[in-house]
Amino acid sequence: MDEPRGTRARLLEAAGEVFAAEGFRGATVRSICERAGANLAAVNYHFGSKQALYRETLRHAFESARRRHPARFDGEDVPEQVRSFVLSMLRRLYSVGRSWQGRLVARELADPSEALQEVAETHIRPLIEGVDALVERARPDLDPDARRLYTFGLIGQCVFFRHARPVLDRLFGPEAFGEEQIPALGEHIASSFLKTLGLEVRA
Amino acid sequence: MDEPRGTRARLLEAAGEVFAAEGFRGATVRSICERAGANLAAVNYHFGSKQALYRETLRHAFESARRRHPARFDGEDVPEQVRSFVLSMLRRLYSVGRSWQGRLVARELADPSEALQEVAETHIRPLIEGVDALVERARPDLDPDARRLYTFGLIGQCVFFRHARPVLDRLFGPEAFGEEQIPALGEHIASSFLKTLGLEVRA
Amino acid sequence: MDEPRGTRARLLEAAGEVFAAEGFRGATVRSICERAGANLAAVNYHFGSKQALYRETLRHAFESARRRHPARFDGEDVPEQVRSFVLSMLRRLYSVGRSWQGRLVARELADPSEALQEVAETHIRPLIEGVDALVERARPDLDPDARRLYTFGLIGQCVFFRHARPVLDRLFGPEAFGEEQIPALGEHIASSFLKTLGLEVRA
Amino acid sequence: MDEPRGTRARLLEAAGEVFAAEGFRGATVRSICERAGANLAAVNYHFGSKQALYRETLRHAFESARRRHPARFDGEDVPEQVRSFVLSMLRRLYSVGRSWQGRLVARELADPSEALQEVAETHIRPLIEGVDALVERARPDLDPDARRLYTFGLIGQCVFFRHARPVLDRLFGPEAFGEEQIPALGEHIASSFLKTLGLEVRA
DNA sequence: AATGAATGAGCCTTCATTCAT
DNA sequence: GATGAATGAAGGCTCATTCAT
Repeated sequence: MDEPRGTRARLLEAAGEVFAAEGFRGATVRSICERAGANLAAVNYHFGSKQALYRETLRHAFESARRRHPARFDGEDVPEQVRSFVLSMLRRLYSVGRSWQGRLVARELADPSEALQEVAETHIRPLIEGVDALVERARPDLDPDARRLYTFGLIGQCVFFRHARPVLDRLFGPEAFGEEQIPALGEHIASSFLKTLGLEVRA
Repeated sequence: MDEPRGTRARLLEAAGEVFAAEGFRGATVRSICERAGANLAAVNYHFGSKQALYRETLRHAFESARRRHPARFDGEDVPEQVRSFVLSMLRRLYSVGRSWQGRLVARELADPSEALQEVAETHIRPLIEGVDALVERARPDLDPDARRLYTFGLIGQCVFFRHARPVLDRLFGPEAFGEEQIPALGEHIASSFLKTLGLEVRA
Repeated sequence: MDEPRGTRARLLEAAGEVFAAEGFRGATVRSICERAGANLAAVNYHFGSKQALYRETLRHAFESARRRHPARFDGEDVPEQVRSFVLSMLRRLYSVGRSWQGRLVARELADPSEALQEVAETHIRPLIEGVDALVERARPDLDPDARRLYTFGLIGQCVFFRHARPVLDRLFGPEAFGEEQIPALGEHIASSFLKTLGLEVRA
Repeated sequence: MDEPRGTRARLLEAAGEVFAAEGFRGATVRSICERAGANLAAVNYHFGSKQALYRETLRHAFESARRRHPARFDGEDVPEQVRSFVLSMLRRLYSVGRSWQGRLVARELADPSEALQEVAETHIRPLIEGVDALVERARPDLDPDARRLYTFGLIGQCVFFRHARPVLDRLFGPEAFGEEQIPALGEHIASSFLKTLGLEVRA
């Protein structure tokens, strides 16, 4: 898993970390190449431009996040599904091991590039539609617009802890809402969401 | 109020717009000065550095956002308070008129600068504590940690629609969650939050 | 004449020499700035780009060549006019003192840039029309097309010694057709041209 | 002759076109190889360096131009010889079919490379000496230096229409002195040259 | 109080060339 | 006989900042 992979793969990995840490503009091709142990010209050789490398990196991040923490929507039990989805989301955005992926996405949202369109269609829309279908199963009475508000209510709460992390760290210290809190956060979000839907009072 | 103000004030206004649109790194001192109708050296003359101008701009943005949409927590009725808070938040982050302020904050969260510490303490902590106190009044039984999860549940949902705007625009069109949806969003968020708290079923 | 002129003027002079010696692509902004004793960023500051500097340099070269060796077409005597024109042309293209101007033009002809259009209209067309008018005075019987062939016959011979210089130097040594030959070349070109026109047999 | 030749031959052909169009510096090894349908490393493999390829290309261009439009100096009649030489020169430099060869030479003259020495000796000197001999046959009275001025008067006029083409195109449109004008240009140049020599008044 | 000229550091990109296969 | 991957050098340009006026 950590053997010397090809230059291209190493660049992709290094780019993810640097882009996440410094942003597209802040990241320098130099630093990416150095971190990847590659020549300065390697980015242009393998990807054509910094921009194109970024695009590829974003795709790669979503792809590998999905592989790592897949969100399945095919179970029977809605409450269980909700819990599973919430945990999967939190881990995806939050988990320390690949935490740069979460930061990368956060940056892309704050400062969308042309790459966002594709990523939104390919990776985010299915997620939204998955939750939407879940809500529909729990509350077939809601019209699509109302349903969607519930959907975003759920997703919004998950995303918040990634999004607001910089502030939370500064106000409450980095431990207060760290990775080890994921189970607690997940339980709270899931159960309050279910309550909102009128599905259950206590897990 | 709209007479030809001093160079300093014009710079602050121009910087807000440019920083919001392009980010700290993307914004150039040149473009800010041009927009402000000031000399290229004016930024360094009045603020010392681009960094310092940014800090000042961020403060300025929060200050004027608070003046414009103050969040009051001194009313009697908790449900009414929650509704008022949610609307105030959404307008603050969302309203088109000064929408660059929302973008500016979004950027700062995605890419925190040293200025965030101060802003978090001065402007965000009071907000969190206000909501926290509100939750305490509604549910004195909760311990502080649990209370905070509710607090963030509320804030998270408000912030989401600003945060995810780029994706929502791309997936559902810019109208779907535009400014005119604020009342509807606010009502949903507030009422589902109250339900979560066990406070009411119907406003 | 050699006091420390402004940076802009020094850049223009240095650029002329370097562009003439190395061509547009071969010339580096670095070397131009060094030769001008200016900072590396000076070119972009004063001219906006290497391209724009080149354009300005070309204009400057023609302008100062014209100032230095003006071609007057207002005399009475056609043969004298022809001689005067030929010498002025040869000196303009050939004279060692500012010889880089000749090289610069030669390069521009071999590899025209967008700047050529303007230079052709502003500086070359008047020259052609001047000679054309001269020919017309000598031979009113010719139709415009035929007249023009004579015009180009004259100009072509002048230009040749600049154009072919690299070959002539290599085949016959740099002295054979050097600057000190200008009077002899001029006399030959002028008198054979006049003979062609049927104007005189011997000056 | 048009079957899929070897890589080397294809490179030579492609290089001619690209060097003519873009100049030595402007041409990239990449574009040459692409046009030749060869690998990026093919140039270095077959020729050792871009420089060496250029040298070879220049030789090739002169060789094939000479093969295509040979200049013969062995006829009896001087006027006829002059006419034939002029037309051959004009076609060589001018003809659209292989027009890149003319451009290539023009560039080499404006920006001589080390390859010019050899080309000048091998291909240009014989030309000059041929015309020189022609002039000598017509005017045995002239001393060598004077003779040479006539020689260059002739060659200069031929070369001019290639050399000044960019300006002529811009000032009079691309049709005014296009390929179809070669006979007219040739006749004018030849007959006025003969007149200069005192040989004839009317062909 | 304000500015025009100038600067130094750094960035992305291009390109000819090399080398193992 | 030929190639795909990789590299080192260099180039044009941008930008925040400085400084004399």
